[in-house]
Amino acid sequence: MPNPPVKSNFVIQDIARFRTQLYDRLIGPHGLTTSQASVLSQLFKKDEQIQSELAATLKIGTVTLGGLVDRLEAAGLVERRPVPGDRRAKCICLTPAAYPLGRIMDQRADELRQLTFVGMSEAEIAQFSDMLERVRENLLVALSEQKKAPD
Amino acid sequence: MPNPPVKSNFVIQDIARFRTQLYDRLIGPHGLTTSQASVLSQLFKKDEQIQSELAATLKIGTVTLGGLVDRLEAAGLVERRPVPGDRRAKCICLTPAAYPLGRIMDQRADELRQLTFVGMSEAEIAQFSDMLERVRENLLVALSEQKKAPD
DNA sequence: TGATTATTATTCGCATGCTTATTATTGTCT
DNA sequence: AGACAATAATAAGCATGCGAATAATAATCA
Repeated sequence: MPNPPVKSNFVIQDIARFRTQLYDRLIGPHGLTTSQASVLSQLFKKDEQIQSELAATLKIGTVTLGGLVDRLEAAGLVERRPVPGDRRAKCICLTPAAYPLGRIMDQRADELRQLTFVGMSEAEIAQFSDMLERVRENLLVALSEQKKAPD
Repeated sequence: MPNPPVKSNFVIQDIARFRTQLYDRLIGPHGLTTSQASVLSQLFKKDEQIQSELAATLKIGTVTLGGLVDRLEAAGLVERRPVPGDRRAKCICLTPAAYPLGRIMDQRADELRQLTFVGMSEAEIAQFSDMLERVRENLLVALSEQKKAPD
């Protein structure tokens, strides 16, 4: 049996969906969704980013990010400011109302982490996380190469 | 440093998105999407399932599956048949037009697997897959417990 | 300078996923 | 039998994601 019969090619998709459902329920009471939290989380790392730059960092399309910013803006958590040198661009900035959410998101993320890794040692988790990072890089490479030569 | 600072809580979501994009491009020319392929894949394992049963197996909502079946039916790959004993239920069956797609989906899935695991040994991949299964189970448990007691 | 190209954001249309509500049927309990 | 609860599928509404097409602005090149 050279290749263990692939049990399911969709395990990762399942996991992502389950984690989104769980995290949505954890932060929903605070008026956020998982995707919105990922945007805020990135802004906490580096505030005041050009919208297209932020989309590139998060690896999502500019259209998708536009919608997320719309909702975050409507919720008063984020602001679209003009950029001095470039009238096309918009700078996305956190508002003071967003500040308290940083800690909450981190706490909830930690709870989700607990649920995710039940029964696994810290060593296993570290190894798993490492492989996740490598897989992520592999896929980014594959996507960028596919863009160059659509085959 | 008790907990290695969580680099990103969204790696898995990223990976799932990237894999969906890649697989969509691999099977798109054959008129399928990743989610539609997951339905067909399950039907190849066990044909003729009640719609709600199929949704439960795939761990998606009955509404979502309904939409997927709509499109697969419109593409002529699947049929909704009445169930003898129960006039509410519908049985989902593959049509002959779907048969050739089984091999294609498997081949493309294998290509995606190659891209995903570049630079990793078979032993590492096996270990990684094993941990993915465990994580999936953990999250299923968490979801079912949350339903019982919404906290 | 003036025309062409590139970048930034948005609008439109589609596919997936969720929850909640409806309808039709089935099952259960008195 | 008749009332009530459970189940199967669908409808409606929302959030994310994508790609293609537009409009405004910026950058480049002849």
